[in-house]
Amino acid sequence: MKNGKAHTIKLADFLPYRLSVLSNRISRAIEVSYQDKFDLTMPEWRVMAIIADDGGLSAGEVATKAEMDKVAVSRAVSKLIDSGRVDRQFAEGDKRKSELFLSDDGRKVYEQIVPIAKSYEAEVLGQLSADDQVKLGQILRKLSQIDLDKN
Amino acid sequence: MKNGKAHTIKLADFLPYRLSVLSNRISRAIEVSYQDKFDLTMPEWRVMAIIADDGGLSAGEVATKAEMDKVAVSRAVSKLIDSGRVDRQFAEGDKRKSELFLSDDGRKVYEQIVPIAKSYEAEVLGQLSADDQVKLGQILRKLSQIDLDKN
DNA sequence: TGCAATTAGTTTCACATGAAACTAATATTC
DNA sequence: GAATATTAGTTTCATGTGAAACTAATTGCA
Repeated sequence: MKNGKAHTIKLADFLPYRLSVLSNRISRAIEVSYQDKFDLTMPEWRVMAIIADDGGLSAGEVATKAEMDKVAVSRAVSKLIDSGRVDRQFAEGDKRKSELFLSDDGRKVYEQIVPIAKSYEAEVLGQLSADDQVKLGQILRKLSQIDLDKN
Repeated sequence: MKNGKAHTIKLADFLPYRLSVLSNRISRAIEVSYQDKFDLTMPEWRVMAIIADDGGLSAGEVATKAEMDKVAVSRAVSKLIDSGRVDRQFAEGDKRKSELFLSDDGRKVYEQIVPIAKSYEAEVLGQLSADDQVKLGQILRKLSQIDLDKN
C-alpha cells in the first residue's frame, strides 16, 4: 500500500481516497434504501440512532456522540421535531439545553430502518472471513484514535 | 463487530458509520490543508490526480477512474480550466469527447499537494503495524469489489 | 450584585451538490 | 441518406451544507 515517487500519487493506492470511495458507496446505498421510503436524510437517521440508544440527550451530546457538527444536529433535530419523530423538552436546570427523545412514530421508523441498515452491514461483512472481520474492527479502532489536526 | 438485538443499533459498532466517520475525518483534514492554500476543492484535486497520472483522458474516463459522478467531474473540470490548471482539447474522432491535460500551473500545484497528501496518509498508516497495513489493504480490496445495488 | 465571558442551540448567507433536463455530436437502423 | 437512438458533457433548479453570526441562558469573577 505504498505510493512510489515523492511527487506523484496514484489515487487507486491512496488510502484516504480508497476509504472515502468505499465508505461513500456503502453509505450511499444504505441512504438510498431509506431516504425516499421514510423521507429521512442521513443526518436525521444518525440523530435518531443516537437518541434511540440513549434518550434524554442534549443536542450537544448528540453532536459529540455522533461526531456531527452541532449545526447539522440542530437542523436534523428541527426536521425530526417537525415530522413528529422526535420530542424535545428543555432541561429544568438549564433552559438552553434540550432533552431529546424518540416519539412513538420515531421509534417505529427507527425499528424499521435498523434491520435494513444491518442487512447492508451483513452484506459488506459477508465479503470477509471471520478473522478479517475481527481484524478490520481492530484496525478501525486504532485508526479512529488518530488526531490529524495540524496546528 | 456484531450489533446485538435485531431492532436496535449502536452506531459506534455499525461498520458503515465507523467507516464514514473515519474516512470523513481523514479526508476533511487533508482537504483543509490544501483548499485555502491552493483554492482547490476535493473534486478538483481528485480530477487533477487522475489526469496527472494519465494525460489525455476524457471527462467520462476521469469519472469512471475516480468513481465520481460525471456532473461533479464536469464542474471540477470547468473550474480547473478557468483557473488555468487544466487544458482541454476535443478528440479529432469525436468532437463531443474532451481530452484533458494538466497545464504547467496545474502540474506545479499537483506536485506541491502530493507530498502533503502523502504525509497525511503516512500519519494514518503510522498508527498500524506493517502487518496491519498489509491486512488493511487486502480487506479494502475485497470490500471494494462489493456491489450493493438492490434492484 | 452586576457585568463580562461562555455555552447551547439557531439562523443567515453563500456556495456545493443531487437529480433531472438539456445541447451537440455520433452511431445505428431502415 | 434520413431519422432515431445513444453518448459526452453541460446547465438548471431545488435542497443541503459550511462558515459565520446570532439569540438566550448560564457561569464566573471582581
